[in-house]
Amino acid sequence: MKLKKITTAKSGSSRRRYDDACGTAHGLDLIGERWALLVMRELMLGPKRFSDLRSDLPGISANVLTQRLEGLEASGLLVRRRLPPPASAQVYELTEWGYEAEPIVQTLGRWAARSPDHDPSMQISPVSIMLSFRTMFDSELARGVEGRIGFRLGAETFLLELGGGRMQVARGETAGADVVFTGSAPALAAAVYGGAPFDALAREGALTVEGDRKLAERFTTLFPLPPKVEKRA
Amino acid sequence: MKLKKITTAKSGSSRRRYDDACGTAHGLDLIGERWALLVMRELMLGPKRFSDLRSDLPGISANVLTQRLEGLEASGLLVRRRLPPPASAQVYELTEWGYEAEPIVQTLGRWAARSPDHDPSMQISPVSIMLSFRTMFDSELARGVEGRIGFRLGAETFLLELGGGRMQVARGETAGADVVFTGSAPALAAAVYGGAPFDALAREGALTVEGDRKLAERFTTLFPLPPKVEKRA
DNA sequence: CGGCATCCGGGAAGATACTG
DNA sequence: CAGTATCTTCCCGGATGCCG
Repeated sequence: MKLKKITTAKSGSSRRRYDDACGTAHGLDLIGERWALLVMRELMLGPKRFSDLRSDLPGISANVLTQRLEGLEASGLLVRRRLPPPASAQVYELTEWGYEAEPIVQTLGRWAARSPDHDPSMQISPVSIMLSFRTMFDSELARGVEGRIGFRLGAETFLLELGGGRMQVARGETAGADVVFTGSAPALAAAVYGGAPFDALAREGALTVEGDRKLAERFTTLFPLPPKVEKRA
Repeated sequence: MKLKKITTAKSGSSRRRYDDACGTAHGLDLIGERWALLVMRELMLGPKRFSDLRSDLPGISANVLTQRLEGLEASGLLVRRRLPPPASAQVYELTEWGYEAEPIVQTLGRWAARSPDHDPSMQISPVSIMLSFRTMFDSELARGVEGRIGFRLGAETFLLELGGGRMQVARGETAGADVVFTGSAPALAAAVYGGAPFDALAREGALTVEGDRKLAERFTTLFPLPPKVEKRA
């Protein structure tokens, strides 16, 4: 009889931790493993299923995604829930505490935006770009701007509301929006952060703008990037 | 002649990265590796030498510390500098951009303080506890509190200044402080975050308080912890 | 097909020993 | 003191396969 290796033994006991009372170190114990924070990011705007997580996280393997979901669930950061019929699919949803991790995602993203090595021309997920609007929004620049902006990015739709120098972003239908962007998340990023003109993006078939064009133009100016760090030779 | 293994080949080429334009993902490429953020934390209050980093980071191996220092230097987050004689020792110092990562450390620490699994009775470094004061300081609670507080934690000394509802923390001599704490960082944590009475800590030889005792007592009340998340069964 | 479990190869982390 | 060399262990990433 073959002796089965007990690889799963001591699972929760002595996993690689920082033995440190510092809150930051404990935070890393919770969400410091590879992919963990990006899984949280993808769930920040609402629950998702396994396959959607996998396709929105370029390069994660099913193996690792399973482990991260288990770990985050064990830590109380997310729960797995079954959607009511007829959807009847299993989804992963952040707990209240899990949603409270958004400032971490934002602080890290804002800081990293100064990096000289940052390449914004890579793949970006719909949730990422919408979260980046929350992160980079400048309320001073948004004074007097009002309106509802819809986004159709692949299969996902979002609604963004501007008014009184404030902004709200959430999943939602685009019906009734003053302007609707339809296309890919990278193209939207190119328009907002890269200064790409709508016409060029439309010609490539990457992004279309329907509705209040003036509002759309103004919208792209509300998210200033911090100055880059100069690259040493 | 011994053939040297070219272990540094393809060093910068295809290290494990997230191929993602999201700023958060890029931030993880910069400081997401194991130990990286804790190395930054230890340097937040000023330069340190290799051995001090090693002894203040419980459990890091020299091997990994070397790699992290190399990586952080390559990313432009720290520089290695040689102290002028007679000290003439090599130290690692954060760049301006490196120091700007403090909000990340703080946001993560504040968030993790809600964890039901957090064990504050472990080892904590002098820099960690001083940084935690910056993180958890409540300016409302500090209205009307003025004074200079010194800390002698092992070989390191710090000076904290309170006044006008604000607080400053830095390395510095304790001479002229209104009250001076002398002892271990965990004991100081027990007093401020665990509510341990000074008498008990003094009896254990863990912490002594010299000077304005009233100010010392008041000081311990300025850093409220967020409510813990209830632990699921 | 979604949601895993299992096996495998490569590489990063951990521990220890050793060197200038 | 400031690392390097080496060895082991474990995690990550990819592939395959099971099972509802």
